[in-house]
Amino acid sequence: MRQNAPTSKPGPRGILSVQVIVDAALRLLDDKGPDAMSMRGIATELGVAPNALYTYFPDKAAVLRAVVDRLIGEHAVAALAATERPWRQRIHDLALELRAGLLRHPGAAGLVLGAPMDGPQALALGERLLDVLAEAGLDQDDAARASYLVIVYLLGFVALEAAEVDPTRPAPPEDERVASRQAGFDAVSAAEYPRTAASAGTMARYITTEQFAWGLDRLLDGLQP
Amino acid sequence: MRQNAPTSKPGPRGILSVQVIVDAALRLLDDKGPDAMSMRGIATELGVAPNALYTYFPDKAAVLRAVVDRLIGEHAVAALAATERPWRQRIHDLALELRAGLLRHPGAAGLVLGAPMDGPQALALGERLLDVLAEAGLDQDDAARASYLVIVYLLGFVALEAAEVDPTRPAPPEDERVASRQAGFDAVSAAEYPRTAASAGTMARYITTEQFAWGLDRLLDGLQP
DNA sequence: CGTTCAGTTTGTACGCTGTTCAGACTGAAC
DNA sequence: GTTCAGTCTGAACAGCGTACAAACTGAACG
Repeated sequence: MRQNAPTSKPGPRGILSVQVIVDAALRLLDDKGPDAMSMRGIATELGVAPNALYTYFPDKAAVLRAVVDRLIGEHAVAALAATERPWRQRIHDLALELRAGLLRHPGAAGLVLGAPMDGPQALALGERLLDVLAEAGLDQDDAARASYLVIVYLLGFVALEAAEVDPTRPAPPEDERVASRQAGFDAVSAAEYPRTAASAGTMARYITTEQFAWGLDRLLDGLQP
Repeated sequence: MRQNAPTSKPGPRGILSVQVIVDAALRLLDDKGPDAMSMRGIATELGVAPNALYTYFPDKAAVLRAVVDRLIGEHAVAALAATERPWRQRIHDLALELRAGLLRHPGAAGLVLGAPMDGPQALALGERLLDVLAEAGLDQDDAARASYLVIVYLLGFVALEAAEVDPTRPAPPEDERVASRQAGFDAVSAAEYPRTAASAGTMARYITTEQFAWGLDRLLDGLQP
């Protein structure tokens, strides 16, 4: 019986930990983009040999999962506050907050959809959604299904949005991104894709908060009992 | 004026082309997973030096975009047929078909959300969706927004679904994947996440065709004028 | 026919990646 | 004071994306 003190650190130094590794990874992700978030990059960021990380994570994928879960938690708690608002408003707030938070780490959005949502923070977020949907009057089964619907929409939207952003830099403002999309749509052939060309103005704005909210509202309309 | 014949091949051999490169990439993706879809892998698959590919694509990202677009086209055309069914049925069919098609290439789903949907096949799919939604009675603006809503849901759902599948193998049947999820949910603490634990049975089935169709229906309910 | 020359493919090389293995160190516990 | 689990390092492997210069090919032109 050795580890009766569960937090004991028999090793030489407690320099590393799951915490500081995820911290460093997140720092690199924000500063230099997802490509910089390599094992070697994280290690040098921490002044440590690359192998040292393998004491705390079995492989890189595990690190990424941890980063994703941290990210979800970080921005989901921000929306846990106001409990007096009606359920629909609260889902609205949660979704908008989470989208904004994830977009603040442009390189991360792709990661979120690349790993199953099974970390502790993801579970907490799901639990919270179930709370709100139960309050909305949905029965247990429908609430569960609806929560997944909301998550899928949220993550899908953010991922598609982030796919057009250069992950190494702080994400340009919305109107700038819309303008760049507009330019892209101006190039589509009106002969081949008439409806697309006619709706180019709307499509350029797919990546806006307004479109996100519109879709979310249609979705909540569909859930309304 | 040299290239009056636009398809002339002045070079030594027409061994390569955009076509055969995408073909080879897709073959590797299906057979050995997305990690095998490397420049060097594709090159050796074609019996060619790795650099040769850079004559046809500026970098690897461009190859991936081409693969994604090919995939979208491949499985979208399959659903373009039946025009006599009501609009809602047709969107249903299109979405279900596309999901099934994309899941047939387990490694690809992550890629689809990683690149903006701006290839020619993606545009064609969008145009098609606009057709159906216009027929449904939505005005031009709403149709455009609705089409994006459907795309976001479809791709988000498939991506989350594919994130749990080993991409190097042909994707196990649905009930097997559900069972594996069920096992995962059995481990969550009922004390910490009571609602999640209570709904574990439903959540294990998040990745089923049934849940996909349920969400799609809620979404179409919200679009109904 | 011979030459030209754009377009295609190759050899070689650089710097980077994730990961493994054997070993060196550290410090709490006996 | 020794033991020994746990932590970290050095060195190395195989593979990656991609740039550069050179070699080859074959249609077009004189």
